[in-house]
Amino acid sequence: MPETDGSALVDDLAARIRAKIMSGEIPIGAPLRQADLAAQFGISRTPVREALRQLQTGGLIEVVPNRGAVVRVPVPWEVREAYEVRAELESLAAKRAVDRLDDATIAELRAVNTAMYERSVALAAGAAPEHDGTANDQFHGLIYEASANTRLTRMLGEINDAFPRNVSALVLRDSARHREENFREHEALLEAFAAGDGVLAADLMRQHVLRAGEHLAHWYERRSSTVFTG
Amino acid sequence: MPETDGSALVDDLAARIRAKIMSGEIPIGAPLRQADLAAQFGISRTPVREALRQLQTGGLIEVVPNRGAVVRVPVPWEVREAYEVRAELESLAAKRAVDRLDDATIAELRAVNTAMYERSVALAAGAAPEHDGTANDQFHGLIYEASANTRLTRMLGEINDAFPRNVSALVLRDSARHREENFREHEALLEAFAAGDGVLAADLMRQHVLRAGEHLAHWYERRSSTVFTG
DNA sequence: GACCTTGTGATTGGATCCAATTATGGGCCC
DNA sequence: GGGCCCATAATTGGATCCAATCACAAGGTC
Repeated sequence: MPETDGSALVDDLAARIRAKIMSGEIPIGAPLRQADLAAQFGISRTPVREALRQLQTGGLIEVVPNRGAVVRVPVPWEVREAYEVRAELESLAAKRAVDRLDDATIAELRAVNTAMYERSVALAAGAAPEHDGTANDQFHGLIYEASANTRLTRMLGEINDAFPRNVSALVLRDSARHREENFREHEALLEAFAAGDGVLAADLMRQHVLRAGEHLAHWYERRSSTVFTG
Repeated sequence: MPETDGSALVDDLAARIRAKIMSGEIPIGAPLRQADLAAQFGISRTPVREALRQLQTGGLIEVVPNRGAVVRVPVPWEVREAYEVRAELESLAAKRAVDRLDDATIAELRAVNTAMYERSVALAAGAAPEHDGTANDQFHGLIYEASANTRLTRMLGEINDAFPRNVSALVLRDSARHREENFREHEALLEAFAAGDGVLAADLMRQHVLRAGEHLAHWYERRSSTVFTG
């Protein structure tokens, strides 16, 4: 998240590496060698170092002095902690958005939500997984934007970038039930938006995010148990 | 805020530069030349660049490509935005802390608060200003810690580091009234803690932070008007 | 045979070098 | 005399070089 501008190259680089991690192309726990990344992007190690440091401050990777960087392995309780915070922030975003959402944006939110749902149905039928999460992120992102608080938007972006939400795997895991639930919770939220009920929207959003966090934490729990002990 | 470890030198450097900015030694709007900083700390420009980038992602400084970095000039609405977020986060911290605070910590909080108050009285009598804010930060920091949520603690630290709260100036400005108010709000909060009333504590904290944010925003408003137009 | 020691390889961290970009000043033209 | 243009200085950005640190392995000693 290039807050200001900074060097375009380094920020782009950080974004690209982050994307590779988020998508799972660079898996959790994998080492990130500066020389490799530099060669891979056809540049010197200098900007790579700065990009890695940027990712490090975001908490996505871990840098051990003189030892190198690895993609951080999130522990389930960290996910729960983060989502407890995120729930509060998204709740605030929802409350603020209620007073600012126009009908067009609500319609857009509806469209995004149904599109996401329909795609999930197609996915259950065996369609290509193709980086999902974008639809969900888009839905929430529209609300961030509508909240009209740049700091809030920024901090939510930061928390969402905190650990890889290797979404395709998630999607496959709890396809039917979770998707249905997600869709319905979004719909309920939209109704609260349309009704202009800020208190309800804030509460629904809080619960929605907490539930999503629980799902993600479960996923990481499952993952760590299969990888490390099984 | 060295989340993990990273290079000790760069993180220390970032912390030291940040401290200089926070204390007002490097004033708002001042340019930060890499060569100067390097010479000043007796090192090369390389770590300085990384430290500056770290500060940039925190939003404390602004980096214009090929033009250099300047200490960011906060606009009052940014302060309000940030404090609206901070209020929500501190509220959550207070709520969580209620269930976790032991009597010893509550006593410590009380001690810190009264010490801060007494010092403010001495200050009004003409004592040395000496970097204040530490007491207030200590008070809130103890609550962060008691909330036992590392992510929450980290994000609060981040938001508190977002713009210079050149506290000595603030202290001088609204010495009597604001200090009294601050002390009493802390006391009320402590009572809620002692009573184990999480809802009340959360609400008191939210209002307390919002008020503090208003004070800070006012200060920046006043400052910008005197500096830029007067 | 196990443990400690030492040497070597790999990788990061810091310093220096060079290129690219931009502000600034002087000179020229209108 | 004012405005435009070009040259130069200053500063950042990227590349390369060298030192420092750490892991790992081989050899020696008890």
